[in-house]
Amino acid sequence: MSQPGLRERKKQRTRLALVDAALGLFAAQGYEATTVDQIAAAADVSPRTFFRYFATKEDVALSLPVDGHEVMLRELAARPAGEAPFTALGHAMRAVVAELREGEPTDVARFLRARELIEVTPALFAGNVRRMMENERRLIAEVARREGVSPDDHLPHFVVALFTTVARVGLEHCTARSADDLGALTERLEQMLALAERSLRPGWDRPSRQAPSRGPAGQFIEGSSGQVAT
Amino acid sequence: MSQPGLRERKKQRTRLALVDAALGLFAAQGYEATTVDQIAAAADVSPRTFFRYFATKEDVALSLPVDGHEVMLRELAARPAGEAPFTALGHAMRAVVAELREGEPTDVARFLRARELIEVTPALFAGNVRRMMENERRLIAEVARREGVSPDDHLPHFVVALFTTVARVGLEHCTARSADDLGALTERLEQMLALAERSLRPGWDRPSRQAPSRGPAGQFIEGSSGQVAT
DNA sequence: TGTCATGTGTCAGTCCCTGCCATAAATTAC
DNA sequence: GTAATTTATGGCAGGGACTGACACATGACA
Repeated sequence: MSQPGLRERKKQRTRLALVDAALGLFAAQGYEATTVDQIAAAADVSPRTFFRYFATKEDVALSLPVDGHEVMLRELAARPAGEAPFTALGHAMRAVVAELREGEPTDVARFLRARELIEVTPALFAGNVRRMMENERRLIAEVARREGVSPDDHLPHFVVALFTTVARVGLEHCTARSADDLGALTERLEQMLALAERSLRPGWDRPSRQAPSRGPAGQFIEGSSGQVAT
Repeated sequence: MSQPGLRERKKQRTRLALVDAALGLFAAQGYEATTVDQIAAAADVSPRTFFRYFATKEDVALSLPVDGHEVMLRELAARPAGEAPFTALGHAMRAVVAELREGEPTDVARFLRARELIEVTPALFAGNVRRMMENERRLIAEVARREGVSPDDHLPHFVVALFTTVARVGLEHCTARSADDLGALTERLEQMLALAERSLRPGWDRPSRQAPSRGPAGQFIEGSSGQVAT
């Protein structure tokens, strides 16, 4: 049951204590109004120790979403090889939400509190976007690998950037209405995903073997062959 | 010739001096390795004065792109009313580049130096994205106004977010290859814009008068009427 | 039990950024 | 042209984020 030693469990506990203390203080008095000294005091550790767990004050608030990014990447790698990139990204994201939902309800609550806070605090919002974009590079690499194209190719960049944008807008909208449960969150996400799917041409996210050199004519050719029976 | 008084001109000069000093030092020794004291000394002002011109160290590096955002919004508002949102955004961006190109060559050089720096420095990159997303809200409001829909509507959010994503990816790609002149920059931008246009269904960025309630069937109906002759 | 590795606390210090007050300069009024 | 008013600047003190160095304490392991 307890593979890790006492030492490791203790570390996990103080880490969680710091996150909870921080989230509580941030919610109570705002992000920039609370000092790391306060967080450390609330978690019963020295301020110096705080920085041994989190590099910056931002990190303690963003650690949960960042964990989500890791899961996202892992799930993407687990998608079947034949799946179209955008579809695979969508399913990977659904898997992330599903994994969270299957965890402890206290974890879900913590996650939603963090999301709410990030959405409300500009500094945290920016920090989150930054990490999302660092993750973007890894997602691009994975998509490029799946599609067998160069990581420098435009298409994976475009596909991944578009996907993260859709996800971001979905999350934003979600908090605007209600962030009390994961249900509303997933619903919004599905809505945005559907909107994207509706707006894009079939086969847009795969390299067209017969690249149309240019011109408005010839567009109807794309996606007409090979994609039907995946 | 000189409408503003001596006072105002002096302010503009020290502001520019600060930007140039900062850009020079950042390029020479890196962003986080240079202190605002150094920048202030290089511009012959006190550190305290620096913060009277720029709220943060970030701001001095991001001031030029932020000015661009202002121009972008202005140009968007000047686009003809009938134009489709995504098209209007594209033309507005072209106008921004054009305005820059018509200015002094020294301004262009400064701008490109700032862009290069932002691309290379994660902290600045994140800060820039943050401002872009603050600007997004204003762009959304303008697009919503143009289309006569609520600012809370999904579509303007989606359209603007997608556009800024395309622009961002275009700029990223640009610096990856060459950022020495505006030509390469605009070319990349056009490339990405074209890719987006190719990937999206005609009429995707306008509210469909006959909203399909739901269901996978019925998708083929969209865009089949009215949009051909824009 | 004793040795080793590792997490923690204390301290000093740097840098970013801010409020406050005095001074110097430019603008305006007379 | 001088006086009064506005406004930019500099200096100073201080708070908060973060870091390196050292000493101490606590789990891990033989």
